[in-house]
Amino acid sequence: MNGTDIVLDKTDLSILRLMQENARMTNADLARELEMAPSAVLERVKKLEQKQVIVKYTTRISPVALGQTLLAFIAMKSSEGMGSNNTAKELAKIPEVQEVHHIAGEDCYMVKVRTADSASLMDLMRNKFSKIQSITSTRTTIVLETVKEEQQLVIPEK
Amino acid sequence: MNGTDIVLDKTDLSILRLMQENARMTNADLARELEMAPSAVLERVKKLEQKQVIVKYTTRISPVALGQTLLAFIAMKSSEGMGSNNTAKELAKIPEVQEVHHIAGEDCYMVKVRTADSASLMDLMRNKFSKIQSITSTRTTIVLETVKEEQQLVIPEK
DNA sequence: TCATTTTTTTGAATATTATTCTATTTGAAT
DNA sequence: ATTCAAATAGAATAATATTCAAAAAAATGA
Repeated sequence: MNGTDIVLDKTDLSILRLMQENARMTNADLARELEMAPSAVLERVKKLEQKQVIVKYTTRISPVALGQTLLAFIAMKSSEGMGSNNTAKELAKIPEVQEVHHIAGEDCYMVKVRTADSASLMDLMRNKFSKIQSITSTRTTIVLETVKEEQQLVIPEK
Repeated sequence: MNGTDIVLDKTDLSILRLMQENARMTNADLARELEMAPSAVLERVKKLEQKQVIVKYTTRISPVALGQTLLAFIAMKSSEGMGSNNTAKELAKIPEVQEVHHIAGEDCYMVKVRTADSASLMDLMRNKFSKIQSITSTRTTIVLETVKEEQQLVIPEK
């Protein structure tokens, strides 16, 4: 057992469940829901933030409303050694790149990219990806329709 | 031009940019940042919610803190006709399934799944995916390390 | 251009919430 | 049982959210 592991009790999990569903829920509402004093709830939320259990409060915006209709997965191979992940770090710097995963199997990385349209994706590949020398090949899969897209975790009861 | 398209001005985009970064930013802080009256900002936020530009306020929770250390992408083929997406809908019902995309190319769906460990993934495949008759094949790619994972959109200045 | 209508913003008032702090309680370890 | 640390409650105050009427700004159409 190392010092970094985190103990979450039933109350913490309830807080996380509620906050995951609605990050703008007021502390007062949280307290009512949990039948606790607002001060006690606030204390717990702050600790969850400090412990980095809560990573971020974010607003999900409709990509369509912003005209970002192209989503693609790109499987990449890289020439870098197994230890390093500089390629990944470079990819991560690109704002249109939403995800970078090092994957098992033939390819090295799975990259998720969102742009306005196919032209913008082409731009991105020509002007950004091509600058990363270690990338040796890419295989792009275009998303035709997204049926579900979230990162809600399954939070246990206890 | 149809009635569903949405016009967002510079102020709306600023609101979205700030809220995307921190969903729990107070309306008062927003107002200060934008140099507007709080009531005017509130009005805009409510409209963005109504127009579904703002989809949801969510809290990103560390998967590791909850012991959810396995992430996988599963490329699936389905026997259903091109028109239907029942397979996708069934997949979307499973809470561990975070994403379901209909993709171009040889495979039919790209599915992103998060579970506690490989045993839980096995469980999921045996007890849930196997129930969906239309799935004819799956190709699972395990994520070894996630370097970046977010769905922050690139919001234009204007 | 001007008048009209609609939308947006402001400012003020009130309701609600956030936050702080101290006292109390709880729970765990001895 | 006693001690200690952590968590909670409760009360007080600071800050924020929310509502609404009036004013301003923007859009519309003659």
